[in-house]
Amino acid sequence: MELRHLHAFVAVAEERSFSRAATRLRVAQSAVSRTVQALERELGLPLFERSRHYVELTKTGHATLDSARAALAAAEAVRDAARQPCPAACPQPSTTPR
Amino acid sequence: MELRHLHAFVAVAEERSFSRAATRLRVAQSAVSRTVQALERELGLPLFERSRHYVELTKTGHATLDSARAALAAAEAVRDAARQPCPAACPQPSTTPR
DNA sequence: CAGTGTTACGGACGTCGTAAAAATC
DNA sequence: GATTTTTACGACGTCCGTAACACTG
Repeated sequence: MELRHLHAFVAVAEERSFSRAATRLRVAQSAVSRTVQALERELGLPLFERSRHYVELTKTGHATLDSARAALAAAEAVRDAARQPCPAACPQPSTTPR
Repeated sequence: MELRHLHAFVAVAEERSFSRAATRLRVAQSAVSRTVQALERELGLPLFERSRHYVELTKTGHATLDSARAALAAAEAVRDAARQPCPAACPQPSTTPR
């Protein structure tokens, strides 16, 4: 599983459309389709109910959506945590040149 | 940022060694080195203080480690969430027109 | 000199975008 | 008939492992 998969999944779920999700993600529709397929294949369960003109979350998809958002948020938190040094006192190893 | 980066980062932090982390992750040492480098480059901050024989977390590394673990756990949670349908009541999208 | 991390190189795998096809409304 | 998703294909990029290198203790 990769963050890219989750991004695609959430985008499709929110847009209820592969093409709109692709626009939002700035990639081709086919890329979104393949990425979601890969995630479904990895989970072994379908996440979307596809008809030609409608996309809908399956039961599994609903159950997964919140966790996916949480995981993406957690990844963002990593970025933020790196930017902000420890609030109080953190042992700073003096910059030793290699 | 990718989950692979975080896995490598956490492994090195816990093992305090690139080579041991590589063994745990079942990849070559060079792969771990490059992966951590990529993460540091993306964050724009060093995560480890490297001497030839010792690896130590920088201040930034310390601040980041917990978030990284949390993100990995969140990714695992996605997998679990997919397996378990909604605990109570979940709207089953049999035919919910948009 | 033994052990560790980094860099170079070559190959393999994956992903992308374009384009064509299938199917629904 | 228009729109949307999926699949095929070719090209590009990325990542890996091996191996050589640099350096520390």
